[in-house]
This record gives sequence, C-alpha cells and structure tokens, in this order.
Amino acid sequence: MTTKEKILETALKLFNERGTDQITTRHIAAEMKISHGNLCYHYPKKEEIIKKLYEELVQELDNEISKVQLNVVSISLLIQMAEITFGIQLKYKFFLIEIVKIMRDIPEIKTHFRSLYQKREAQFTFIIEKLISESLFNASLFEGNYEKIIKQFYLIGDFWISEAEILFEGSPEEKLRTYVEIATAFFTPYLTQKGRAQLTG
Amino acid sequence: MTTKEKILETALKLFNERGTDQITTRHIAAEMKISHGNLCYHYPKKEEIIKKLYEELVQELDNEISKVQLNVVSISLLIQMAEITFGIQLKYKFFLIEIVKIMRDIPEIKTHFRSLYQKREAQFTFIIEKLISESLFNASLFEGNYEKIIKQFYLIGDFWISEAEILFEGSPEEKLRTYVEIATAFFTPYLTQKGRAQLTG
DNA sequence: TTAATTTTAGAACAAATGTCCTAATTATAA
DNA sequence: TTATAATTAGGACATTTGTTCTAAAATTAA
Repeated sequence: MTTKEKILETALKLFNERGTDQITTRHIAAEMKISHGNLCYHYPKKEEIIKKLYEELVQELDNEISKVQLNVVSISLLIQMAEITFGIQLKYKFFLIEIVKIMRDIPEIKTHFRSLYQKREAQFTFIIEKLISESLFNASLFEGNYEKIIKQFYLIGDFWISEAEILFEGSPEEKLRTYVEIATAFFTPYLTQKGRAQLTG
Repeated sequence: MTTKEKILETALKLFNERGTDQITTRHIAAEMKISHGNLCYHYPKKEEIIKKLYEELVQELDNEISKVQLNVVSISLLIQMAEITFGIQLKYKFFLIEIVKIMRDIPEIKTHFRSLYQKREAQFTFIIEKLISESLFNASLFEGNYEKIIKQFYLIGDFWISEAEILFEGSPEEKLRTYVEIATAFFTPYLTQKGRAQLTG
C-alpha cells in the first residue's frame, strides 16, 4: 500500500473514532508513524482527505448497489439493499455523523450529495412501483404519492448511524443487524399478504 | 434582559446559523458589542453556554408537552404534539445538527439525553396503546411490539432538521410545515378507518 | 554509476482560540 | 455619602492547527 493510500485508511479509522474536528493532520501522521511534513506532502489540505473519502464512499455504494439485479424485485432484495448500504455507511460513519458540518464546509460535496439524493429518490420510486405491480406492496396506502414515504425511509437510512452512536451499545455487527431490522421493519405496514409471506419465508 | 441572558440568546442565534465550531466566544461578544472579557466573566467556559442552551431546550419541551392533555388521545393530538416538538427543536436546531459531537464532548448531556429517550419511549408506548384501545390504530400491525416503530419515528423526529439543513430550501415556517407533514404521514399506514376519518376531518 | 525525481523529516510560521488576569467603571447597599 | 460588590474592557498567554519551506534521504531512470 502506498503512503497516500495508507493516509486515507488511517484518516478514515481515526475520523470514525473521534470525528474530523478532533483528529488533526498531526494525529494521522503520528498514528502512521510518519512525519507531519510527509503527510502534508501527500495531502497539503486536510479537506482533500475528506473529499477523497467521500468519493470512496460514493464509489463503493455505486459499485455494490449496481451489482444488485433489479429485473425482479422482491422483499428480500429490499432487505439485501439495506444491508449493503448500511454496511458501507458504517465503514464511513464519520461522514454520516458529520454530514451537515461537512456540507457546510465543502460545497462541492453538498452539491453532489443533493443530486445523488434526487437520483436515489427516482430509483426508489421505481422499486416501489415494481413492488406494487408484483402485489407485494399495498397500492391503496400510497395514492400514487411515494414522496413522503421515501423521504421518511431515507431519513432513517441517512441518520441511523448518528442515533446509534448516541444510544446503541454493542459491536458494529450487532449495530448493523439491529438497525437493518429497524429500517426494514419500516416497510411491514405497506406489505400485502403476499409480501408478508416473502418476509417470513 | 441581563447580559447573561443576552449572551445565551446571541449564542443560540449564531450557533444555529453557523454551528458551535465556527462560532467563537469572540464572535458572540462582537455580535453583542460587548468585550470578549465581559463575555468570559459571565461564561468562563464555552461549554457552559452549550449546556445552558440544552437545559433550555429540555425545559421548553417539557413545559409545552406537559400542557397537552393526554386523557383523551386522538390523531389531531398526535399531530399537535409533533408541531410543538418540531417547533421547539427548530428554535434550538444547532443542538440537533451537532447532537453526536455535543454528546461526545459533554458526557453529562449524553447521559441526560439517553435517560430522556427512554422516558419518551415509555410515553409513546402509552399513547400508542391508547390509540389502539380507541380503535384509531390498527393493533394487528404491531403484534404488541412497538419498539421498532417508535425508534423509527424518533429517528425522524430527531434528525429531520439535519436532513432539512442539507436538502430543504425555503423559510423556517415552510420547513416546519413540510417536515411535520412528512413525520405525521409516518402514521397513516397504521390508522384504522376511524383513525383515517379523524385525519381528514 | 550518475543524474533526476520523488519522498520524507523536521522546523518554522501565522492565525485562531479558549482561558485568565488586572484595572477601571458601574451599580448596590449600608 | 461611602464602601462593597458586580460588571466591563482590554490585554496577555499558551496551545493548537493547518500550512509552507528547506534540506536530507531514498527511489527511479538514463
């Protein structure tokens, strides 16, 4: 691994533990046992480290989600997507915990995230429509309006880590499992009998 | 208004605008046109200002929520409680935006918030049970287990401001109205016909 | 091998920031 | 009025922190 890669890795670890404020470029260098000057040779601006980590997060989500086949939707697919997403989010948890601060500081990230959010909204609308057409979701509950339920779900999906950071005690694995369950349980009232059968089966 | 009170008021305004990191004790003093030394006479520790503002937030929520009569529950009561809570949260939005960071820095607040959360969970369980006994909520969806739905709802209730800070464009009033609607829509799939009638009525 | 490039270490700098100290001013109470 | 206490202003201090600079060391290429 190159020094440049190792810096990202170490920064991610420390940011996740204590946040980007508390962790200085000197901390990162010390953790790696390289000089502070060396770190600043590779990343003259601390902000660049954060930007790069954000790009990694987006990339990773993109890669993993694109692997999921969306030709045939199912309840287990929904759960699978939540597991994948939550797992990657947990890996970059500092970003979700400090999302507002980071977007205040780095407008490019804010702009990118906002357009990403719109894409995600469209994707999810598509999935819900498919679930309805497969008689897995109960259409009558929506009245053709998926906006609010999507916003509700993404709110949970983007901030579960922050809540867990305050309230949850246990290993990251337990945390992931617990909150995937909380998040996927969100859909239960929308399920048809057929959908519910898929859930238990 | 005493200087001490004015400091809190000014700090709240500036914290809400730019966050507790960006706003220094010097900023607060400058905004008030008092000396930095004077501010530090009243609040030698910046942390004390944040603590005091948190106490105000808790107090205000407590006062306003305790006014609501819970003898007879109804859907409109649920909405009313959301409106009250969201309004007060918006007044202290810096706290909700920086909730993880603040609780990392100030353990007393974390401890207090966690016990408060437990109380809120119990209160909400009580309300849901009442709504079920009044045939406003559909009992069959819960199977006597309210934990997940409560966690989902409080997640929305505690982090809607953070999401709005990134995504929403509009006045605080519009913001409040929009997110109260998103949050209360969370309950629609749980409503019985009777409950739904109350909603539209 | 030698020259050029990249990487590393260490020091230095300037700006910011929370905190503390002292003296002057103002308000309060005897 | 006078003395006591509270408030205010201004400056000083030490620390932290991101950033820059220089020179040595290591690596690469010719």
